[in-house]
Amino acid sequence: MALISFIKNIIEKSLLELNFPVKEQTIDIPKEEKFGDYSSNIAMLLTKELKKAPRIIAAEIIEKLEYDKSRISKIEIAGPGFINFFINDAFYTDEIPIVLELGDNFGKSEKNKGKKANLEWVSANPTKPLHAGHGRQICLGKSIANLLEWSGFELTREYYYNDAGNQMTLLAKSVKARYEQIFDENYPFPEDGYQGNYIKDIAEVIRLEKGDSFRGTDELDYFRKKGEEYNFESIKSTLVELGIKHDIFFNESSLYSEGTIKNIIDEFSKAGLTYEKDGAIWLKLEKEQEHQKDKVIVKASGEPTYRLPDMAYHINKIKRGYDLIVDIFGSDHGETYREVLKGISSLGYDTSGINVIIHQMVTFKSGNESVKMSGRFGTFYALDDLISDIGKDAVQFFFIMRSAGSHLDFDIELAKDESDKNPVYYLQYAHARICGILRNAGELMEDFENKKIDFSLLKEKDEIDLIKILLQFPLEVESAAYSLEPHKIITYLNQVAENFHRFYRNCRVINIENKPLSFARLGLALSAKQILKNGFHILGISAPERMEKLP
RNA sequence: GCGCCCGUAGCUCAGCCGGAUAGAGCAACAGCCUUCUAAGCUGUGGGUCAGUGGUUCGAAUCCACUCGGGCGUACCA
Repeated sequence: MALISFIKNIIEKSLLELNFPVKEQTIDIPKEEKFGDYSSNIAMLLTKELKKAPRIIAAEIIEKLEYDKSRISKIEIAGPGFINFFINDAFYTDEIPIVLELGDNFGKSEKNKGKKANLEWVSANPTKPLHAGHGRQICLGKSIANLLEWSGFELTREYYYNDAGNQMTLLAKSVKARYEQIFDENYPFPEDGYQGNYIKDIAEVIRLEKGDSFRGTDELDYFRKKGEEYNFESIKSTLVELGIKHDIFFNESSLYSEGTIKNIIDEFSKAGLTYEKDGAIWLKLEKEQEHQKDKVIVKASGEPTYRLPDMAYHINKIKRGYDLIVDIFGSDHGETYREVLKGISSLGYDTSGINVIIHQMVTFKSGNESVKMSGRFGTFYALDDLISDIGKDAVQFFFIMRSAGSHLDFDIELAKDESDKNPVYYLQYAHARICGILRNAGELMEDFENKKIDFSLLKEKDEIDLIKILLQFPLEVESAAYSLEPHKIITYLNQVAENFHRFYRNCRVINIENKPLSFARLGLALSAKQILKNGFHILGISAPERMEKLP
């Protein structure tokens, strides 16, 4: 952590002394331990300018290095000219009390303290319950929200929804048709109507309330209202089930009622960016290439296209003064966000604070069978069903375990499998195992609380390896938050679990014969528990105290 | 046609703002339970990083082209 900047510093001092140019170097943690704890590539970067072999440059730099020998035990030149630093174990063991003291806050950063961020996601219109495919965006957003908070942002969780327009009218007509069909099964159903069985449920509710009083009437508003309520309640209860609570539900219709949409049309036309063609208003978009087309913002019917309120909404968010605005969309919306950003930047708004995450689609399979997601035939795989099939933790974990940019193959059978095959359990089991140790520590634990613990007793390779991994946690959080990629935390926690399991296997924690060592190891186990717990919290999965042994 | 994303072990995927012998989980094979949960640990096998060319001291990573897959390319949202 602080060591990286320390190493950078002493190298730069040495460069100045040698009259070498000071270049931006990378200090990283080598994959192989024989290359030390930290590594600099500075010598290779200077070869061209200095016209000398990198290993010779490295030797000259090392010659002039001034450093604290109690922290750095060895410096070596390796390979093509890497300068490798080896850190004393004592430096690492000294950090354990800090982990324990910070506890649930270890890993939180103040880097973005005082900055405001807005995350908008889910944003499904209340025309149908959430389906399994929505899960990816929902779970990604949940973890990203946590990452943003851990990196210091003051976060607003926002949901943008639209309860007006064609879709809602179609919903109303669909419900109305199902209602009529209760009395007359030959009543026609709208051609593109919503096919799902939930429509029949809504119709049945209305029949219970109102009997046949709407039969044969032109009433639609009531059907619309009931349909919206039902769907929105369904969506919200699924989100609650997954532990997600939005701070703001931003209603698209407010953009109309407050005149924002009208204003933005005026702004566009004042800026000379619009023209009329075929009765519609078109927006001139900046084109990098010849074939790109202008887009309609107001239809010949006088209604705006979806682009316009989207632009108005983003301008609204910019005006609210966020330092960072994050949107999460599926890849099927990949094109529209580009248009939206182009449109509002052509009005002079600064879009640099807007960060759009586009995630690829999900394919569900059960073993080798693919699972149909299509809503066209009335049966779709609801997110609620997925949750009850495999459990919350598995849902959350599976949806975020891969980077957003790659296709996700969601194997329901694997997610459901309560065995060592299931990657969720590998992590959770490490936590449960530590809890087991603590339960067994008994009276040792009481002494532990009052003792000053000598962590320098931790000398085994498995102990030191574990500490090194644990101490990387804050950096991992920072990096995952910066790139908005929660799967990085999973990759990291896998290393933690792996190192813990090895430590567990080779270093017995509870040993009445050697209390000082037991205390030190208990402290280490507690640190590991804390980091797993903090990591799980970011991911949005639970930290089980015990997991039943398989038969 | 054009745009965006993807192509890495038998499978699912990390790694991608260039770095040392390309990694993990699952699957396969061989070991490890008288001591804190074996949902664990140790070891073995498995690769033309889709292909071709380029840039570089150095390319899975950057650039160009080709091939293959997904998603877009609405006066639907």
